[in-house]
Amino acid sequence: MTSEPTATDAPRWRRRKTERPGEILVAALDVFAESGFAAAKLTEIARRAGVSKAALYLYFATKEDLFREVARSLAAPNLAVLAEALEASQIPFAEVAQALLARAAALLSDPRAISILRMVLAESRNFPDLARIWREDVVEQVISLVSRLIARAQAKGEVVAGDPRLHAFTLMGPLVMGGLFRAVFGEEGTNAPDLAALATQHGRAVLGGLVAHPKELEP
Amino acid sequence: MTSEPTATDAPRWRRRKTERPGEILVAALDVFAESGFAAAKLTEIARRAGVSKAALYLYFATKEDLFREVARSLAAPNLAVLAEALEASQIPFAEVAQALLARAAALLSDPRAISILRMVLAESRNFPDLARIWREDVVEQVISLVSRLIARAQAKGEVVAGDPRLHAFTLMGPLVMGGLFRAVFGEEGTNAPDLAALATQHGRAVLGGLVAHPKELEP
Amino acid sequence: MTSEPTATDAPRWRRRKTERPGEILVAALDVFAESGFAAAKLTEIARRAGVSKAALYLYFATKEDLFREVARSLAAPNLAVLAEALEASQIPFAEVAQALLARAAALLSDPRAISILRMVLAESRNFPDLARIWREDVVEQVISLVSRLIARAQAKGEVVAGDPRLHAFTLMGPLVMGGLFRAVFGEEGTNAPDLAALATQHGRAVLGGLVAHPKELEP
Amino acid sequence: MTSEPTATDAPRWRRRKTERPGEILVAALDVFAESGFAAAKLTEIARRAGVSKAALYLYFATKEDLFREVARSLAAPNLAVLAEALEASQIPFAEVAQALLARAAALLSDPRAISILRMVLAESRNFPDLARIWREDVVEQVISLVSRLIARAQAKGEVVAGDPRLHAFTLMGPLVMGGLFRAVFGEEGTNAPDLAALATQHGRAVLGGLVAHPKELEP
DNA sequence: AATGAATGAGAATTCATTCAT
DNA sequence: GATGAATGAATTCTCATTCAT
Repeated sequence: MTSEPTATDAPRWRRRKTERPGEILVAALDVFAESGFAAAKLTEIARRAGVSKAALYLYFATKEDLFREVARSLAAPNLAVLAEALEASQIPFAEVAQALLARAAALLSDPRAISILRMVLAESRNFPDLARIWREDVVEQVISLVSRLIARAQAKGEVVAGDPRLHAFTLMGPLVMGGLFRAVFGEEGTNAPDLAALATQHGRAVLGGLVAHPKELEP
Repeated sequence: MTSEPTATDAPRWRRRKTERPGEILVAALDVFAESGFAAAKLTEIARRAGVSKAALYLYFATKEDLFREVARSLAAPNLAVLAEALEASQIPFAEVAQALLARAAALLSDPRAISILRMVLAESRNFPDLARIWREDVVEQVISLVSRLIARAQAKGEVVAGDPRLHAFTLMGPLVMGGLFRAVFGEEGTNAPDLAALATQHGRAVLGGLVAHPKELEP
Repeated sequence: MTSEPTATDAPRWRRRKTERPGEILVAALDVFAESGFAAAKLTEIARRAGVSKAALYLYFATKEDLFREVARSLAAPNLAVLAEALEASQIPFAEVAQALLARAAALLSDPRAISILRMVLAESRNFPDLARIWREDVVEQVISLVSRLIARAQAKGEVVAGDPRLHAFTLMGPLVMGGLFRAVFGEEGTNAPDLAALATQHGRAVLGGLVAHPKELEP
Repeated sequence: MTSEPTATDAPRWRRRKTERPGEILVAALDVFAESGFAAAKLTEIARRAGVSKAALYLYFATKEDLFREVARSLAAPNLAVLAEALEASQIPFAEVAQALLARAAALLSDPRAISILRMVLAESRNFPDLARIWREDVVEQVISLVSRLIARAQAKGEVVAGDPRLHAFTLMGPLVMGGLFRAVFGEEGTNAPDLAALATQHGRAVLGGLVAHPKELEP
């Protein structure tokens, strides 16, 4: 009677008034990103969201829950579309790779994204389920998308042999490292890499190889 | 039988002036690495170090201080020696790079190292001075070492043109990303990359380039 | 019989926004007066105020702050009115003095007042700002009021020459000493002076002089 | 064998080395006087006495004990001699009184004395036995000495009628008040009375009376 | 739905006191 | 006798959480 399992069975998070939860999530993201989970204070989140502390509990059962929702709301950057588009196209791998790197650079240049990244890294041990969600919904999506593109390129003879998944690390790792550097150490006065430049140079280098080919050197 | 008052009456504690600080640091590292700064409890650290909570204060003024010391004690992995050795040698860059990658893979395979890494990432915003120390003493050391090696190789015509510092990201990034993946998502059932394999394949791929050269493909 | 769930279910607490701070101050005064600042326990204050320890922090930021408020709330015995009245009146000084002494005796007979006095004396070194407030708002007010009355009386030829401020000590000192005696040593079995009697006798003696005048002795 | 009950049966405080206890008492006095009992730290006392904290426990069983000894060591300002001298002499009361006041002024001008006074006042509630000792050994001695002198003077017709004990308050109170003022509020920038001046003026005023006698006014 | 007021369960920190040497 | 090292018992303060309105 009560259970009609198919349809609206316990939405992942309840929307009472429709506006509020969103505002709270935004405020919470800010605070969590700034201070980490433990150091974040509900008082501060409530203040920034312009509601009372008690109001938070109308939408989220506990601080952990709120954190979970925040992190969850940020995952799932719908890659399906991008994936299809890229996989369908006949563009040569070198161009696809460059595009991917540029996009990654753009994404990682958003300070917000970086904070989230740091936040997830930081709390992964304390919130294993969150780590799982992020792995499955974000990281795995990206890695496997890139892997599939590489595998397809290998099939066409465009890319050297090797585990496509490891190749994905080869392709994306440098930008991840660059983004982290900026996230952790800041961007001013720290010799932080410029992500756009990194994307460009890395693209060229990784595609052609770091080792100089004599032929290329002697024009 | 139970009471043998003379012999091993198990003194409540023993003087360990010299050993204590080290033991505490070790225990603290464990706990901080497991839970992060805020969630770590002094009680737990004391318990693992086998001392009373108050004893911690004999050696470290505050919890923050203890954390700082832990993090500081882990920095400074004296790279000077390695640097000299590598810079003096006449080994071709390709080999040097492979060695570096293998070494990095080994280092990042130590779960301990990984935990520390996570810890530093997590608390970098709350402990800016720590972030600075780590950047200067560890990260910068590594990056600049690798950069110098690359620059030297470029001078010898072994490596393609480009900012050597960005090339360093190209070289080391994938392993960093792999290490982080394992640190954050765990190593079992997560499709985590095998770091040794990653080092090997990435080395080959990045040196020669991902893009297959027609000549090589048609033997 | 025991359970009558409907009626007085005794809610765990009730909102008392306006009354609370005052109640806490009263409880705190009691405890501080009994034990001094350091020995006073917040737990005890909370218990007597009928609130939780945490509730104290809703109204006062720290223990010191609470203490400060207590002491401050006791200062400012608005003397302005009294001062005006006395200064305007044409009553002969002898009568004014007797009135002042009687009033002081009454005030100092309140055990509460005495406790406060002791408390302020005790903590003056640790709370210099409090000492200042008390000096300015209470002690100085009284002394200067009395001084002005004396000066005026001197102008009218009613009081002998001399620094009016020192004369104020001559006039009020004995009662202060008496009050302190009672505050410090208690009132029972200590040979403590009766303040009313002291006021009366001191008034007579100090006005006419302790030394017996031959004329007065030989009627 | 070990017990020779007759002679030195448990001295009030043990003198192990003869020097030490005294040095400790001096240091302790300083610290207690500065901070009050509760806020005084044994570490600080030990530091100033130039011994280890543990050493304190060789001479005094607890912090309270130490405090007691300090306070006790300061009591008993042997007044017996002074008393006899004054009571035997045939000096007129007016002169005796002036001498007493001058002496009191001198005594109360010693900052040390003042600190002790404050200390005793402050802790009288927490150390009732101490309060008793001080009352009996110091305060009562002084008051009763002065009372006896007054009584004797009354018998000789030198002092007006009235309870001699209350007269003692009249005589000594102003200086006590002055001393306290300085003790509590400090001596600089507080309008604190000069004790010597106060002693002189008060002496003259209290002996002859504050009220101006017409005869004296018309020369 | 919303909130101000209240709380309980800890947390770090302090310090008098006690061992073992 | 003396002390450095250690501790246990507090105590203040914080903060997520929950009532009563």
